[in-house]
Amino acid sequence: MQSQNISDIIEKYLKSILADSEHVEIRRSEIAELFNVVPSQINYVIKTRFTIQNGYLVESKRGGGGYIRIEKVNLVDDADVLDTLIQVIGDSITQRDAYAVVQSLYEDEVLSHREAQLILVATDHNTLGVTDRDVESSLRARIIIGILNHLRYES
Amino acid sequence: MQSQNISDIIEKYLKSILADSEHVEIRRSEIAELFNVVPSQINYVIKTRFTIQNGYLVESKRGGGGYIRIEKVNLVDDADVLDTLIQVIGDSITQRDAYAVVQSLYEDEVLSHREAQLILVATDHNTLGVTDRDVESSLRARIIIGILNHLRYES
DNA sequence: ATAATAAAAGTCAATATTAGTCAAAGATAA
DNA sequence: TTATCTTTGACTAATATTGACTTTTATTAT
Repeated sequence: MQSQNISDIIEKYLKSILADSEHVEIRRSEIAELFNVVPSQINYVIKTRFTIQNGYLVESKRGGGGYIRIEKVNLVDDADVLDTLIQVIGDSITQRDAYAVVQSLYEDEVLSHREAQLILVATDHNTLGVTDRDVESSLRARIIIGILNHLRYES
Repeated sequence: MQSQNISDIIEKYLKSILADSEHVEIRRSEIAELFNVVPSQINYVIKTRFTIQNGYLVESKRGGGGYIRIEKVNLVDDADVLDTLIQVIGDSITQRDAYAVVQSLYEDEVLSHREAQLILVATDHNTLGVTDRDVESSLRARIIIGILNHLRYES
């Protein structure tokens, strides 16, 4: 029932590999062929689901023997994770990216499950209930950055 | 005999599925077609009959492979306390009163110390950064109510 | 070495496929 | 009668899919 679209299925496939190994290295055309999609759809999947907000680093090379390599990074290992995240967020963040950020913090055990849920509820589109998209996004950024700053201060 | 408008019938249909499984996942257009109504009527049914107050969580996704998913959740023991708080807050709350609410939830062990702090940061005057006091207070009310509603059930 | 060719991946915009919003019109109940 | 609830549909927004074109890198031929 769940995951009716191919992008979700490709995402799961890549993440299932990442569950075992530190990184996954693919040939774009092979994966595209495996799932019967055009090659550029692989870029779409990566761009929407393997961002730094999601805790992934991506590197690639073109030409003969080219590849795309996806690596799961642990934000906590980095001393100034929170600073990095704050920079990435800037003064505006979509609900989707906010979800990715909070999810990453949960995976890195910076936040408990409940804390993560509370933050997502607090920054949810329906919760905020403002009509203007830009206002909503900047408000969401302020709340998340406020919390991140608090977390830094705390530790 | 109760009137059986289409919205009621669709409601019963969805709830009959939820009687067996934990959740139901639909394609909006399919259900609309099944009952011969316009798609947006499904939104109406959900909005009026599957609210969080009634113990339902709804999530959805647009685009290819999109869906609407309804989940029945278990209410916690203090749900009625939370309901009362939600009523009292209404559509506006000052930072001072918000502090009192959060403080009492902490004392009642509904919230951990860290969770309480997160909520206070999220609803802080400086965090929200809106100039208009009324806007600030109603925003704070929305955030806290959103969180209280989340606390009503166990995920 | 250099130039031409091949073999990758990247970009971007058009199109397709969903769901969401909102307000007007219609129906029903108090 | 009047207020509330239901139904409808036009418009909006989000997400996914596709393909033409570009860029980068490696390999081969001269």
